[in-house]
Amino acid sequence: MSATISDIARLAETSTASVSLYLNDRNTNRVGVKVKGRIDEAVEKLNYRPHLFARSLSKHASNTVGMIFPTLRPLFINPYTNGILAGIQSVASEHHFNLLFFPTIGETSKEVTRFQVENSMGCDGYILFSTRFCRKEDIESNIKQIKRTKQAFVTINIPYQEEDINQVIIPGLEDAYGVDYLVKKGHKYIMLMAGRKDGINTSKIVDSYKKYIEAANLRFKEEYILYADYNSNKAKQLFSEYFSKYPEVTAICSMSDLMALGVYSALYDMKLSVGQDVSVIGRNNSDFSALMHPPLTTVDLHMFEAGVTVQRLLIEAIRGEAQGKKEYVESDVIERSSVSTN
Amino acid sequence: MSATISDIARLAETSTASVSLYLNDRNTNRVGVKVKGRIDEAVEKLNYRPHLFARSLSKHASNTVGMIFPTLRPLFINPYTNGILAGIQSVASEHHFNLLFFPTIGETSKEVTRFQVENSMGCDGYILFSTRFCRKEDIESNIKQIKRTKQAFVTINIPYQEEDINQVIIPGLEDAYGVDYLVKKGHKYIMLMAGRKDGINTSKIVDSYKKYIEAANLRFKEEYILYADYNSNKAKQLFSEYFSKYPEVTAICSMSDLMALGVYSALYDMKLSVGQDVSVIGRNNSDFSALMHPPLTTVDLHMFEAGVTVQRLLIEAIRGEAQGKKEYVESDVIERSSVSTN
DNA sequence: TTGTAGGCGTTATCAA
DNA sequence: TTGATAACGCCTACAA
Repeated sequence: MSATISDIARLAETSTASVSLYLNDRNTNRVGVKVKGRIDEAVEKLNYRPHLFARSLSKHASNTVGMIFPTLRPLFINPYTNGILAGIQSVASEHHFNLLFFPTIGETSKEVTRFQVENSMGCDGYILFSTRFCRKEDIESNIKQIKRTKQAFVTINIPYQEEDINQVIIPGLEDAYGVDYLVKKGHKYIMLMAGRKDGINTSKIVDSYKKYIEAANLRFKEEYILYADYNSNKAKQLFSEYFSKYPEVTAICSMSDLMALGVYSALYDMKLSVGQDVSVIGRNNSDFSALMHPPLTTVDLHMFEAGVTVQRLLIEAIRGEAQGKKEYVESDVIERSSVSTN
Repeated sequence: MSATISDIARLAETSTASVSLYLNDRNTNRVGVKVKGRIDEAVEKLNYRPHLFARSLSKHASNTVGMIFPTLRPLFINPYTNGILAGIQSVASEHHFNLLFFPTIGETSKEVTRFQVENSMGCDGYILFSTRFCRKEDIESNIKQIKRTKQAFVTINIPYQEEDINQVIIPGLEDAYGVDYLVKKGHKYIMLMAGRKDGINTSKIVDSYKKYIEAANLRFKEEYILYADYNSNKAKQLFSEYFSKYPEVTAICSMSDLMALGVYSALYDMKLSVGQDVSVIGRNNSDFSALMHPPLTTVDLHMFEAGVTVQRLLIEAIRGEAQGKKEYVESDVIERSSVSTN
């Protein structure tokens, strides 16, 4: 068994109170210098480490953020998600917060959320981190569950909700900005490479695609929308197939850089040149996008910044200084050379 | 304040003992049916959630894995690291383990480790996850610190250590397998694109490069080794510069796919064809590597599998069934079309 | 400046 | 079947 504060007190011939006092504030003057010395010795000798959970229990604060992750797949596999996590961890670290990830147990988003919420009492605050796996109908259920706890929480990765919950919103998630960009570059026949047909943001993306097309007095064509499930191979295959059907298309807006890579590959096989013959815009500003040939013009969603914003907002919420607060993280276009003026 | 077990007991007109008993085993026959019913009602009504930390304290087990991460940069930004984390989380989840990440506080690897070890008492076991940021001299210090706690732990991402610690070892991390592959394909002048000159594995990689070169009776040339810090732009620039100096080179082994992408880009600018004029092999089997042009032949380190192995070994260690155990995760070459026979 | 004692929310022992 | 009650390790009045 590891040493406890009483062991230290005994060895240092003092009380647990003094030990606790000193260990929590080395500069306290409520403990004498000689006693301090003896405590130091004892700590060193017994290799004492304060018990995280005992301390949390006693202080009514754990300095821990609970990560509610309604997903069935393992965490940490999605670069987009990881970007946000990096931002969260960065700020959490500055403020001495731990990050606690729970098992993803259950068959549905709802079940996973329930399990995690029920088994996470004791954290100072929670981040409800939705994923592509969530359907629209899941979201409300998840929010309701976490709301019942009456503890501080922030949502990320879901569209604006009317409810008075703290949210970090990334408008670029639900918008095909790239289409607007292509329109402004003079393109008239623009394909959309979307993700999962039933995905959390897909219908809004399609709406915005339509909006941009119609605002420019162009013709909206359902057939120009391809759903490749964020899979680059599928994107390649779908694009090959449909591009030969619709040779009038001069540009394609992809909702991920990886799918854009699939498009590049398809065009390469067709001996067409990206940028010159066909314009392509991606999304995410992935590490590889700058070195593709030609370098990919892409929409940067600023995931890291979003993560930073989430954790900052959560800290406010924990302090009771935020409720129903909505923060927006804007996206922008990184112009490289895969798009030409038409 | 949230409801506690006593609140439940009071409302259900029973004792905390019965509540605890029932809540931890719905099928227990040490609690009467009627009492069970009343407890259910009370739990529902008061929206009770058991306190994670109180439970851990009492049970002498937290079902939590502490992640010791000696790094200065934010976590979750390195795809390689994230692959391992995904494997860890996947197994942890199956076994109902939480993952706890601590702040990365300190100026050096040693300081960060110290902070995390000192402030993490209470976890059932620990994973010491070294990063590129660790120098060789840091590793021993970090191990010593975590060893002092006498708790179960497993190391990942460091070379084999003589000590009787549990380790998951990825030989491919310290080996330039790609060079061997290129040699066998008949190449005689092979460049090595390495990472950081002072990196944890770099010197071993260089040794293995030399070993493969000399085993094939080829001439080892210091100048063929480039250090691009795992940065694709730097790789591009360095390669451009040195390849024109040493035009006899027919193949390059890159220690990451991203750096290989830099090489592709450089060759493209030189109007040379990858695969035909110059062979390239990468490492990591990154998501984008299969769709590069030409598809990149690469060494797959099996990060996810490594993570799975780490967490499995840790669970053994927690049960007291593993000490000084070394597990190996082997790599293999994914053959695509960026390497030709010379 | 130091020490005593009660409480944080659980679980577990033991007697009823 | 039930219910007191003593841990678990720490913090913090409060008293001395």
